[in-house]
Amino acid sequence: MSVRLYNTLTSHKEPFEPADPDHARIYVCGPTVYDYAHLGHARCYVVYDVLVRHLRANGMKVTYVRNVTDVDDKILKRAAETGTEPTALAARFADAYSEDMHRLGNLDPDVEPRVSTHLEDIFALVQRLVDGGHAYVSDGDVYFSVESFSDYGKLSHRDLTQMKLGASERLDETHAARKRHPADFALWKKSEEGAWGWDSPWGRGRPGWHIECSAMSMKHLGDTLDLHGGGLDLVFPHHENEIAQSEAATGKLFSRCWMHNGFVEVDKEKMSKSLGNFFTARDLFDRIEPEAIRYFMMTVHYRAPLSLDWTLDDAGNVTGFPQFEEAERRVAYVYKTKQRLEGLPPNRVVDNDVPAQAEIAGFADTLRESLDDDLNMPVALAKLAEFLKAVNELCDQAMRKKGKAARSAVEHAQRGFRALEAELGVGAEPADVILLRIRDRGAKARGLDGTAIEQQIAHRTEARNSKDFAEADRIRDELAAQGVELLDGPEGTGWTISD
RNA sequence: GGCGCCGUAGCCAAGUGGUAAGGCAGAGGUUUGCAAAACCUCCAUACGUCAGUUCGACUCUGACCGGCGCCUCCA
Repeated sequence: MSVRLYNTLTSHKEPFEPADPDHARIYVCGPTVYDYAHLGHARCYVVYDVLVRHLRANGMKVTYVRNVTDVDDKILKRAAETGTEPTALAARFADAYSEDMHRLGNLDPDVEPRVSTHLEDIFALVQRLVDGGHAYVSDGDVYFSVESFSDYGKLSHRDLTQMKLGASERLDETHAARKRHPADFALWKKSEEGAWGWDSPWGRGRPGWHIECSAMSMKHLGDTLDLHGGGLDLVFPHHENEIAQSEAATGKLFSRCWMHNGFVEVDKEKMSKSLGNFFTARDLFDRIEPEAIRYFMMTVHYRAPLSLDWTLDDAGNVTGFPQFEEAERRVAYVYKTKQRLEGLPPNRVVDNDVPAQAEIAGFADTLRESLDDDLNMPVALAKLAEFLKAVNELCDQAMRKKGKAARSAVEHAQRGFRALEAELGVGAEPADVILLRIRDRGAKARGLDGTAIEQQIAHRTEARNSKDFAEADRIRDELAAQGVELLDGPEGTGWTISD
């Protein structure tokens, strides 16, 4: 296997080569849990989930660590605003986050470390930096000295002297006064007596924003990671600072490869909690099959921006998300195709020497090749479209009068679906379950009653049996007017919701 | 001021120094009692603009236009 990934550190696409060729040690920055995961988080964690799946599907052992930041000033702030206890607030959102990840089809990381259980590791790392002259204590805070680390800026490709400090208009003056250099960042922040905090060698306080990821990643994966990932917004300062503090402490390279995913955008602006222009993943789960959200995240290259559209009614209420609805139809197509393949009658499948179509026989390989090339998921989905079309053609042929399908082609197709699940995490659920769920969610959204629809269908079946096609069509039209599409098949009439 | 990204058909979106994947929408067809689903066919002389390099550029270089991100809240 030769996976090539764009490495932010070198600004080039290059072979992904773990120190141990058979074992990748990967750390991904997880969320700070003070609110529900929004679509930006969803995208990020789907991307790294596909990375991990792809590596594993091709024989590499992966230790995947994704943290949960459950100690942070934003949690403190949100807790104060809502009159909650910070630890309880963080625990609640951590649970919600975990649930959302599962619904998106993301695998659990091998380790999901939390700040609250790694304070000792943080103390040790901060102490090491203080001892090494890379950090200093100032009025109860501890700061990392950026001037003590000559490589500062190597990830984000910026020069301390060229940066416009305060360009984001977010400088905190009380802390600025305690710093030797304006770019120095807090490793430890003093907390007032009685406030949320921990007793440390430097007094009561809580960790700064960046130190937890260095402490937790090195604890679980060693001093040098093979890959560190996260959103593009973490390049500076978060990951830059992680490099500084980690490499200053160990003297070793912190991560061999840095991978960053692009933003989800709304009206050409980044979706973010601070702008308030976000949709949470769970807002969407009520309207759209979660796997469709996963699918949609793969329609654009992971480093490119992904812009989100929705439709509004006259009152300004969100009426739909066309992109997700399209993705849901594609997901349904995946499952319908899989269902047809699984449902081929055994007597239609024969041993012969008819070669399987290239789109079927080669799908697993072509899927792997697409992802090998910097995780090119849009190309993977294009190949999937060709695969599914060919599988449907195979099924069409098999179901024609006296039609047959070659056993080898059927087996290749089955292998293709297994590869799809292993590499992209798509098509893993039982087809009938997910298809019914999509249908019933759609019916519910239109206020339709499934039992009433089934009764109408029964009436229509009677009419059809007595060749009363006028009545049958009247019922079809009546239901169609409500958005119910009838599907006459050899085993009776099913229904679905049309758009 | 610094660093970086983007501009491909009605829409979404890959991609390559040698002549544009895939999806949606649209048109026609096979099939169907009628439909739907599925499948087939068609659908960018064209890749923001203008120069340059080249036998040849959408792909490289430069300028310009338009849009966006980061420069201590962020996935």
